[in-house]
Amino acid sequence: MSRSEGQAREAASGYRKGEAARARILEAALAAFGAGGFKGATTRQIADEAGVNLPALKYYFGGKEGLYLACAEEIVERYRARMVAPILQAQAMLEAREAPETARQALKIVFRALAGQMVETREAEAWAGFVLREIAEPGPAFAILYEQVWQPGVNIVGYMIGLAGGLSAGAAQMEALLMISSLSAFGAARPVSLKYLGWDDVSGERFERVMGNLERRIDELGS
Amino acid sequence: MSRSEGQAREAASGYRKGEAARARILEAALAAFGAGGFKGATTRQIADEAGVNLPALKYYFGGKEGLYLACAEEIVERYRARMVAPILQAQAMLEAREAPETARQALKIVFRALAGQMVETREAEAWAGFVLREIAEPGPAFAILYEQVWQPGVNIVGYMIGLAGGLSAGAAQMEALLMISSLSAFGAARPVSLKYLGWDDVSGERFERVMGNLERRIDELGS
DNA sequence: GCCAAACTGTATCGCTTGATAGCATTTTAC
DNA sequence: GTAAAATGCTATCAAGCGATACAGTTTGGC
Repeated sequence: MSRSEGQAREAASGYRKGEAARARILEAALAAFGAGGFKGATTRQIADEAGVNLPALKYYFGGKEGLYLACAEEIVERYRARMVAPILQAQAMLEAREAPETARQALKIVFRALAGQMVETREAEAWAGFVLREIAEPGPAFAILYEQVWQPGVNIVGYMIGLAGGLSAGAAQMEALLMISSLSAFGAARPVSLKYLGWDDVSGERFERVMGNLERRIDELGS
Repeated sequence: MSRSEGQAREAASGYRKGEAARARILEAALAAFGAGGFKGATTRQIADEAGVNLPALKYYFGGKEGLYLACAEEIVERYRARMVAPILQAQAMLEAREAPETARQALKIVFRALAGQMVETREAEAWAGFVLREIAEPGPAFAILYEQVWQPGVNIVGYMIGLAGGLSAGAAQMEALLMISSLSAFGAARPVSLKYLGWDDVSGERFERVMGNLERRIDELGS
């Protein structure tokens, strides 16, 4: 082991060259794991797609499993980057006024961000595939995704649904699970939904149609 | 090729011995493919689980891919067996009286059956895994599942939602997609939801809590 | 310039996979 | 009973897999 272990290489001040390669590998791995799952993706295919050779994967991530875990962490980071601002905004609104109407407005903000993450972006396809496979058959990345993405997401949505009124705490939790899962229509089940609707993507006006249905359901929470 | 091609062996009048082996293989394959996807499942593991030897898979199904397609057809058949009666009942109700209230009652019947299929049974875990993997990344079985399960299911639910009132045809379709997808909370995403709720299954009283939320949303369709 | 560390490339190992060849055994028809 | 078809098993192949030994090349600090 004359060279570094290659694993925890973050704060290296110099030698910036490899960061690009590392990023390309991660991008290719996200797409490959998302499409085929852990066993379905091959290291050769990922290396090829990233334009590097096979030992580079070991060099940068220690191996296939390390690369897989790095993908999970990358997903968490991208989720955070997109959700932090809307969630802070929603929390600020609720601190100012805890009325049901405020809760519904806050819910719409959070759900718009959530739906954007799961539905709108093209990278979302890989994202959804990765998360869903890991969730359906818990593996090494399950804990990361559950604790960093799913649990806090359901928590905050359930809390807001409770504030919106009309439901007990338990029913609000259940409602949060069901509402968030309904987004999988355009997440994991996107190919089916697109084919059914005759769409080829979920861009601007179409995204608004999805959001329109979600917002109507949020409004109905007050009844 | 001194023996038969082994593929289309359906109407053979005699030689009933192998049917049991065939069924065991199919059962093991459903579980294996559902858990790990096409590449994740190995033929050895399936043969082992079914208590047969490796060449038996080729003998009965022609190979791994043939076995995979046979699984898709088996799923369609089980889906049909469970859904035919409730759908006929719902249609009969709607032929008698096309009132919004009737449509909501019919929807509850259909959704109870749908939820039972996706949520309640233990085999549903493999079922959900298989369908969802195939849907997320369309493969050879996509057409079968789409045309025989997804499309007719969304169609009938969307039709009933339209009758329930308050929504345009397009919005009703969208609502059908979102409502059916919300069941994935206890289908594909079951491990997450169970962990979040602290449940270990979705049996009687818990199943009713899920249905309670779904039925409340169906009732709200009338507003 | 020069050395060490960071990066890249070639070649190959050991293993598992799906498939199948070839033979033994069981079942059915007559 | 007996022949033929159906079914089951052992052994093995070729291909693809993840991993890595090892050497070469680039980069940055001094």
